[in-house]
Amino acid sequence: MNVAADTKERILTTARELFHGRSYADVGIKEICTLANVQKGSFYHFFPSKRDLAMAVIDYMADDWAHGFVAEAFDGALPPLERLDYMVDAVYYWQKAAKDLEGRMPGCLFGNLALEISTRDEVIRARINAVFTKASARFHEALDQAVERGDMAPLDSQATATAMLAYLEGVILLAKTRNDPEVVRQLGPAIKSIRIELKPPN
Amino acid sequence: MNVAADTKERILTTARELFHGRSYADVGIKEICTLANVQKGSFYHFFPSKRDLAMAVIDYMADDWAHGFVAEAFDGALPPLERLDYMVDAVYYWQKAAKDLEGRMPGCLFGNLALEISTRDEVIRARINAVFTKASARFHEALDQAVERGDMAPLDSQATATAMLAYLEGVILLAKTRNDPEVVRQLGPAIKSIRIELKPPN
DNA sequence: TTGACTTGACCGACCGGTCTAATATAATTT
DNA sequence: AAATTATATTAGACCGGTCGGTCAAGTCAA
Repeated sequence: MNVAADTKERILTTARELFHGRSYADVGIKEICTLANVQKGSFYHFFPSKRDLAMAVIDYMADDWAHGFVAEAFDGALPPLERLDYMVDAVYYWQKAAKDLEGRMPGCLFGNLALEISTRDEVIRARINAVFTKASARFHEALDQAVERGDMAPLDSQATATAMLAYLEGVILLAKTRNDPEVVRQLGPAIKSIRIELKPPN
Repeated sequence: MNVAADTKERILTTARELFHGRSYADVGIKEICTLANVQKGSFYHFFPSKRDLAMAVIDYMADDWAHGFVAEAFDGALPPLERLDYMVDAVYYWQKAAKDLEGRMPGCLFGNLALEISTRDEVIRARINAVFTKASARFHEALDQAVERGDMAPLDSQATATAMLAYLEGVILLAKTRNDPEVVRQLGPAIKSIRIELKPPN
């Protein structure tokens, strides 16, 4: 059981790294197995298919993410608007570290997979969408608190939260295309300037 | 010559559609050839490799794009800030039309390819980056004119232009993940709220 | 006759996935 | 506690299919 759990974990972490660093299609099961020191038979004992592995990796990463720097960034102790900066910083340092290590900016695993797979696999698309929805909720929370504290004028906090997430993903996309994490640093802070006003009551 | 040009064009348009609708890795040369009514030998007469095809598709699309709705959107006759709305609208209608036709939102070909391939192929990455740089220049232009006309307070127009492009890409990414073009309509207009201030002179 | 273009059979490599047999590990019976 | 059974895991050879790409022989216009 201990050994088994370890094998499964090794597959997951290896697959996550490879998918993130390259792409879903570009990484073969054989390669994952080799790097994880696992035989093919073992792999297919734990995962019915590559597709299922992808979903497991998404869940795994989402979990790590939610309990990792996203949890830190959106820590209630921080002033709401500072959480946005914290989030941007976290993205920057993460991408910078990855680039220093591997030479390339991997970008956001969810964004990557979304654009690569979501036209072909409805289930995976929905899965990634759920991750985004959850992330957006954190922004939403922070915005509501900021408004409540009088840090910013009232606005459509839900739409703005989604817009901020979109912006963050867009910045990461552009930074990856330039292979330059500094883009995140330069453009990221402007996330606070995004505003969608409340629909005027009829 | 006429026939040949036609064959090459058929390959390009077919490949562009397929790459855009699915992904680079997911579309095989055989499939492209079948749909384009071309034999494999002919294909390799025009394109040395799949990779070269991808680059040709990028150039082809960038050209179409630049002379198509981007040219319209950034027509100098339009007031600068309205060009942004025009651009957002164009994206919306395009994506909506594609979804109504195929059932899925294809997103932005350049964004898709960037996230899928740019970690693996430096040349293609640079190519897509160039397209983005060019697009960003259009935003830059519009912003400068807007400032000049007094439509908006002075700002770091270059950085803001890049940020706006990032936002647009991010919105498209999110909309694709939700498979819902309406996201573009809802979030798109907020592009005008993005601001990056000028660095204060030392 | 030349050279651009087409045809389609063909190639080795690799893909995701299967299968059978061996081997640990745990549960059950005696 | 030992023996037995059941089950979870590992091992890796193997499979059909598809991939990007090659090639030799042809067609056709200039």
